[in-house]
Amino acid sequence: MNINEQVEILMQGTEYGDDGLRKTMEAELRERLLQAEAEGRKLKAYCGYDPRTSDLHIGHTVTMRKLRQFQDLGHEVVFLIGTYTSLIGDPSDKDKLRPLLTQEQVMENARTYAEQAFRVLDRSKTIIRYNHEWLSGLTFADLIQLGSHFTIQQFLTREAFRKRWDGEDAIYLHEFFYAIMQGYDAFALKTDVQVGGTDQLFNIITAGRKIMTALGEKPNIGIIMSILPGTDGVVKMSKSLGNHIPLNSTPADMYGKVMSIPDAAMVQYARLVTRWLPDQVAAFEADLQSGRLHPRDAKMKLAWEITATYYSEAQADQAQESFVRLFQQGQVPEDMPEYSLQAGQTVLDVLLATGMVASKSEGRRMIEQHGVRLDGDVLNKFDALFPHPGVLQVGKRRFVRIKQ
RNA sequence: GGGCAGUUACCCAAGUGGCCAAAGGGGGCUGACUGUAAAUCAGCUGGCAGACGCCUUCGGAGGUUCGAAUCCUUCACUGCCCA
Repeated sequence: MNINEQVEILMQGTEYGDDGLRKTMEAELRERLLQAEAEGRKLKAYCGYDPRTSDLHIGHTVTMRKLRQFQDLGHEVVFLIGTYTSLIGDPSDKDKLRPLLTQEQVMENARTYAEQAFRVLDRSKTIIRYNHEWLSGLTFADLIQLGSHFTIQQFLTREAFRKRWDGEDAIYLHEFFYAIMQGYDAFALKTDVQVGGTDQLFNIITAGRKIMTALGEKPNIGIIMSILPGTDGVVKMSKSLGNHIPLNSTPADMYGKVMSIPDAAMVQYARLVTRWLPDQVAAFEADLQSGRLHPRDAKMKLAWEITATYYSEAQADQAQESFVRLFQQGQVPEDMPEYSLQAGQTVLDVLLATGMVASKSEGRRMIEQHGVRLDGDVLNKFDALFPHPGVLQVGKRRFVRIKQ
C-alpha cells in the first residue's frame, strides 16, 4: 500500500485538539514512513496499557484497533504493559483506595488483560513488554534529572490538572511523576510511533517527545486517538458510568448495546471501533446525511460490523436475527432461563425467586407500571397466585420460562 | 505548624433541630409513541408491609435533645489562605 494511503488510514479517528499539531504529526508520520521505506524497514509502534481492570470494554480497544491497523499494514507493534505503574496504583481514581498490588497480582492481571487484547491484535505479530523492566531500575537521581526538563506550568496546562486546579480539587505530586514515567517508557522503547487516547496527549506529546529529545533520541510520532463515547453518546465510555459495552459479554448483548447509542454517535463509532477503511466510513457518513441510508438500517449495519469485529460474522448474523425477532417483531427469544414453579407462589414470589427483580418493592413497581407479562398478557396483581406456566417477561428484555 | 471551608442516596448537588427516605439535575428503570433498545413525552427510582405504619441511610465513633443530615466532641479525608 502506498504511503499516502497508509497515512490516511493511520490518521483515521485521531484527534489532536489543535490543527497545527495534527498537521505536524501527519507530516512527521509521512516522512518517517518514507524514511523507513528507504531503509528497507518497518515502523515500530507501541501503546501502553495499565492492566488494572480485568473487564475491558470496547472503548479500551480503540488504541488496540489502531495498533492492529499498523500490523495489517505490515508494521511492528509493541504492546506495553504498565506493570510498574499499576504496582504503585493509579492516581486518577483517587476516590477509590486501591490496595497495593503484589508483583504476582500485577502479572496475573497483565495476563488476562493481554488475553482480551488479542481479540483485537494479531498475537503472532505482537511483542509484549513490561515497563518494570526499565522503570524499576531508575534511581532518585535519575528522576530528579528527568524532572528538570519540565516546569510546573507545563503540567498545569493539561486540561485535567487545569480543571482540578481551578476547581480546587486535589492534585497529587506523584501524578506528575506518571507523565515522566510514561515519557521514559517512550525513550526506553525507542519506537517510531506511540498510540494513545486524547487523555494521553500530554504524556505522549509533551513528556514522551521531550524526554526522548533530551536523552538524545529522535522523538516518536504521537497518534492521538479520539475518545469513544459511551452508549449515552456523550460522555467517555467507562464502566463506572455504566455506559460501556463490555468485550466479554455476548454477541447479542453487544449488538443490542450498539443499537441503543444515539444516532449522532454512529459515525464516531464507525471511525473508532470497526474494521472499515476511511472511504467506507466516509460513504457511511455521506449516505446517512443524504438520507439514502435510514438511521435504523445504518445502526443495524454498524451493530453488525462491531459485533463481527469482536466476535465473528456468524455470531453477528445470529445476534442480528435475535434482535429483529425480539425488538422489531416483539417476539420472545429462543433461549431463556427456566424456572420450576413451586406450590403456592404468588406472582411477586416468582419475580423475586427468578431474580427478575432485586426486591419486592421493585417487583410491585414493575407490576404497577405494567411491565410484567405472562405469555404476552399484562399481570396486574402481585399478590395473586402465579396463574400458569408460560413465558414471563419483565420490561423489554428480561425473560424466564416458567415451568410446572 | 496555624486559620477557614467542606465530606449528603449510583453520580453531581440542595437541605443548618421536627412538615426529611431527604429538593433539583444526570444516570437507570417502566410505559406511550416511533424510524431503532435513537429522538420525544409521561411515570417510577432505599427496604419490609402495601391500609395505617415500621426499619436502615446524610464521612467514622461518641454525645446533647422528647426529637439530629442539621447542634457539640473527637477521628479520618479533601480544598483554600497564612507560615
